[in-house]
Amino acid sequence: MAARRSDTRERIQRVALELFSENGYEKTSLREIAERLDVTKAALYYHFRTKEDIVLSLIADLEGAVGELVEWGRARDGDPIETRIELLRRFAAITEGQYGPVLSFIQQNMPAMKSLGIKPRLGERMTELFELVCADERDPEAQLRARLALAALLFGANPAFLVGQSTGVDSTIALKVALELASPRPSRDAT
Amino acid sequence: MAARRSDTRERIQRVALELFSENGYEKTSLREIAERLDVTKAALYYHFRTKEDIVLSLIADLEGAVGELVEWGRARDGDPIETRIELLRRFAAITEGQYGPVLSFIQQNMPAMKSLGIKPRLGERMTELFELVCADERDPEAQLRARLALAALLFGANPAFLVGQSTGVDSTIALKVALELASPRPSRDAT
DNA sequence: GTCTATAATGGGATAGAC
DNA sequence: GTCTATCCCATTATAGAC
Repeated sequence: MAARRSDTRERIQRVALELFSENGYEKTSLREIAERLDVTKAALYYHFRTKEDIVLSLIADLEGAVGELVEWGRARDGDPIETRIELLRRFAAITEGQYGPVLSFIQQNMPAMKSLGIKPRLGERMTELFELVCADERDPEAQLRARLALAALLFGANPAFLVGQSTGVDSTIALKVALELASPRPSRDAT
Repeated sequence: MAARRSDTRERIQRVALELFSENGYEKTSLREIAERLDVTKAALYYHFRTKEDIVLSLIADLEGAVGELVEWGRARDGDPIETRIELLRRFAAITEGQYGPVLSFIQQNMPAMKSLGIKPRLGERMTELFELVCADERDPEAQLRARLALAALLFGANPAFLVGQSTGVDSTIALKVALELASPRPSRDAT
């Protein structure tokens, strides 16, 4: 069983995400994280080489989840519209699950993410997902719709998405609107 | 004519917004701003009391523009649907104009905005605008659509809105999709 | 209106004891 | 695995000369 490895590392991750989300990445100091955990800064450095490593460890898991979704979508060989719907469903599950807070955090701390160099990793995966949802759409209008569909799902994870306050968006509704956005509109050029 | 007051203040604002957008608010130091302007830090302090004052001065104008739009929408007494369309048109003009970069900056530096306390100002105005676009919609689904319509317009101002790269969103298309989102769908319950 | 010089603070990170 | 103590550095901001 190799004994159950100290859970301190996971506690650090949990508390760090809390503080990063509350006050932002840059405004959160290692001292604050250590204080909330009732340990010292030096203890953090035993588990993580740098402050950046903490946030990167948080994002790594999300990268994996999105990467798997992209691979699933690529391997799948069925009705393209059914595939698109299922992609959105599964992405909705990601935003609603444990990775929702991570997505919100990333979204609201883009400059920090940029200097951490996560674009070439998670950014490309998101672009791949976006292209999968677009399928072979060439119409730029349809592409914007696809991107908005993903944005709709993020609203579910992060109600304070824009500058305004939360309005308690139900994630079921977010998925419904997302599916409509990504579907060919039935009202025009009727067959 | 009172002579043309030194334009240094405006140059500071312009360069500050550039750097804030490139590297984020927290990562941008007054030293960097001063260096790019080829003046010293102390010179900045002659024109602005604090670093926060610089960004607040940037946002103040935007607040005014959104505030005027909200007042216009409230005073207007015509066809509600026409009003909604015109609200979106005018907000599109704001995102495409000089305030576009400011909106992008705000959006990507939310934690900093939070600690600057701009929520009770610009945040409330955005909420008011959102409610105006919603009109008297009670349906939460229609409310999400209204919010997404505003998000669609922000895509026009900031193509790197999500984690992915720019895809060169045409602002005309953004407005079109926004209008569709905020309009009652014609394909259901056809009259 | 812009400068030099410096104060005051807090950050990330390391060394080495236990 | 966690601690104390410390280093080094960058930052915001101010004082006062020119």
